[in-house]
Amino acid sequence: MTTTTYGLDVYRRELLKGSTETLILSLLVEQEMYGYQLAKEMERRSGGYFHLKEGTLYPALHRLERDGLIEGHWELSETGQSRRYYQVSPRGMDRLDAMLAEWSTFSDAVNRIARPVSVPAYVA
Amino acid sequence: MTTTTYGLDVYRRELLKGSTETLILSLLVEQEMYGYQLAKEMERRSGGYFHLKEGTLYPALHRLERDGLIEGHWELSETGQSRRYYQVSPRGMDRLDAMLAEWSTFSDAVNRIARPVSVPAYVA
DNA sequence: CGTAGTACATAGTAGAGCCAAGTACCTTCC
DNA sequence: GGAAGGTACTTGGCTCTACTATGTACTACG
Repeated sequence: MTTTTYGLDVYRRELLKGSTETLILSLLVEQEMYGYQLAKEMERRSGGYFHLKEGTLYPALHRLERDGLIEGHWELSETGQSRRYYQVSPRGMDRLDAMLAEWSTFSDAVNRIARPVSVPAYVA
Repeated sequence: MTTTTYGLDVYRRELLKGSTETLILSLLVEQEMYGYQLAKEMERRSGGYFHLKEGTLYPALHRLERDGLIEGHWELSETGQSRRYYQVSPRGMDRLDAMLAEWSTFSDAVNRIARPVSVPAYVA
């Protein structure tokens, strides 16, 4: 039915573009993780806001590994499931720093233009 | 040459996806403007950070008008140049509100995960 | 009259997120 | 023991958006 919603879902999707890799790197810096775990963790941390789909998550991990920003290795869980664990490479660290700086600048620039009437919005 | 830069330009481009329309609507809410003027204003306000290319700007305006979020009309400047002025429609207003709310949520969610060591980043 | 600035348009490309479907393993429940 | 559902990863094809590049057209400057 979508009364006013119309394209907001598309909007969110587009917003996510470019941030996914930053988010993944950020989580992997804290601890080595495998894909599925990473998705769950991201969902948990964002209060359910981010729900990475497989078609987004795994290709992103492949890209990051292809570019040498993360390194993966297979491990077999006790249950017998194969999992590919990833960790951030030194190069990935540098890249993450750059991306976070860029995110900061970008975010500030957006707020400078599209300043909502509202306040900081982050409530502890 | 690009030592570490590698894909940061792509990163910025992807970040911009989804925000362009919000930025455009935000500026048009303040005052009626034509495309070229809008691009200049956005560049000025962002301290040169945002530099909308024609291939981004005009298609975006066309989309917004097609979707009924903005309304345009031609005017002839004293110099004899045709300019298409745009203003935000009521529907566009609603949409902008929704987009700003979404941006806020998104921005918070990103910061909650990819929180740099740094501070709020927005200095008055 | 060529160059630069203003002002708009659009065809084509690249890249990212997503849908959908598939593989494969495990546990739980009837 | 077979169905269902959760875990875990893969991939082909689609859509959408930003950008490149090019073109049009008018004005102003030298």
